[in-house]
Parts: sequence; C-alpha cells; structure tokens
Amino acid sequence: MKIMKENNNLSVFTDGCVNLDYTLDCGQSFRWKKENDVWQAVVCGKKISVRQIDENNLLFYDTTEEDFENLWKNYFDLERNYTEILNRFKNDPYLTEATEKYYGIRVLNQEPWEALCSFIISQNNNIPRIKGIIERLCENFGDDLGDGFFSFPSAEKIASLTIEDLAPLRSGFRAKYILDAAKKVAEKEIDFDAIYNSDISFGRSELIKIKGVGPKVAECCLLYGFKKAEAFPVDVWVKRIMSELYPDGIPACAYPEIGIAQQYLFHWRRNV
DNA sequence: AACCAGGCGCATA
DNA sequence: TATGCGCATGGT
Repeated sequence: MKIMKENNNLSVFTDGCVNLDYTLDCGQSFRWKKENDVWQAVVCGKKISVRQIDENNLLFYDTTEEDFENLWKNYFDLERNYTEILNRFKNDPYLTEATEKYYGIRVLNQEPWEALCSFIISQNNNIPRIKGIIERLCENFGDDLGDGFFSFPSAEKIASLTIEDLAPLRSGFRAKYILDAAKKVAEKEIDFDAIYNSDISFGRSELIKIKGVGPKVAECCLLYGFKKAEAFPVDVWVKRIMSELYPDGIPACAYPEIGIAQQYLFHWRRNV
C-alpha cells in the first residue's frame, strides 16, 4: 500500500480489492452518503470524505497521515490480504461468482458501540428505515459537526435518556433495547475491550445478555464492530443461500473468514 | 406454541 | 388505492 500526500489530501494505492460503492452500500453500515462521487460520513467522531479515483486508488480529502494510519486503514480493513482470501474462495463455484461480480467489497471495522446500536435497530427492519432511525438518533443526540453532519451519540449519552426521549426516533419496540444496551455498555457491564481481545465465543455469550440482542444481532456486532471475520450472521437472505446452495454447510474454503464470504454471498443473492 | 409489539418498503390486489 | 407480508427479538 502506497500513500502520497497531495496538499491536504491523501492518495492511497491499494491492492485493488476495494470498491467503495459496493462496500459502503451493502447493508453493513448505514451512515454513508454519496454526493458528486464523494462518499461522506462521520466515523469515530470525525467527518470523512473519500473518493474512488480508480480500481487501485482512493483519495481521502482533508486527511492526515496520522488519521489514515490510526483510523481509516483499519476501518476499511486495508491491512487484511483480500487477494489471498478471495483466491481461496475460488475453490467454491458460488463464492467464485459472488466475488467476481462484487469484487471489492470489504468488511468494515466499525466502532463497537455504533455497530451494536445499529444492529439492534436493524432487527425486524428494512434498510431505508434503519437509516432513518439512525439519522434521527444522531441528529437528536450526537454532536453537531456542521454542514448537516452529526457524530454517533455515545453510549453514556444514550444511557442518560428515557424511552420518551427516544420517541422522535420512531424506532418502535426497539427503543427499550437501545436503552438497555447503552446502560450496560456505559456501566461496563458489557466490556468492549474484553470482547475485542477475546475469543468469539466470549463475545457471543456477553452480547446476548443485552435485551434485544439475539444470535443474529450478536454475530453482526462481532463481525462489523469487533473484527471477528469468523462471525457468521444468518438473516433471511443467508438462510436462503444456505438452503438453496449449501445444504451440507459452508464450504471449507470459506474458513476461517466466513463473515467475509457471507458478505459477498449476501450482496450477491440480494441483487439477483 | 402462537402471537404481538412500531413502522415502513415492497409486492401484489 | 388498498391490503398484506416480511423483518429478529422478547414477552405474554
């Protein structure tokens, strides 16, 4: 990976397996917006603007090398060797098709709290409405960073609120789950560092202690928020994939990064 | 064990 | 334009 400074911007040359359009609009994150070919969001409390120049080149606007090294490199999972993983996936015909068609999806490493909160909201829900609820959550309780951008509110901030405070979100029965999660996280009853640094089985048993977090939401948190590539969220689309294509289970070549395989298969199956 | 709890996109009537 | 369906979890 080569990094070049261009005034205040950072030009990053990757291995080519990075497609922002696929990555930022495949149901794993809900806050990115594309405006004039530039993808924008607030991540880790900072506004980020990034553009795909070509297959190998990303341009990060107003970005320091320090922020890229400390935040964005990990966020976009750029340290992982996707070439090697996707080559291994080619031992399976369906994974071959999915990875060729949607080459460049990367599994993001989002902030644990944002991932947890987002996937609690995602349950029994569709993507347009998930985005709306999260947007209202940030507008109401996040920090105003100007130009219509808001940070994702902290667990501590949410923990200080009541169900009535959350009414403007129109999140329905999920509001009580959001509060329970915020309280358990703010009071360190759920220890993010421990989950991050432990085996996936520990994270599974911890996260389902939160009301509104079942197996599916827990797997999403572990995959997108705790960098567990071996997490495997099974939603209705993945259930279809499993019954239609893999009645005997996930092919061996997908291990151990079955979460990455899942992301390609999910997007592929949804866009048939 | 079957149903409901917000609400909305989506497919079908 | 109206109607029903799906959605992931917990509680009844």
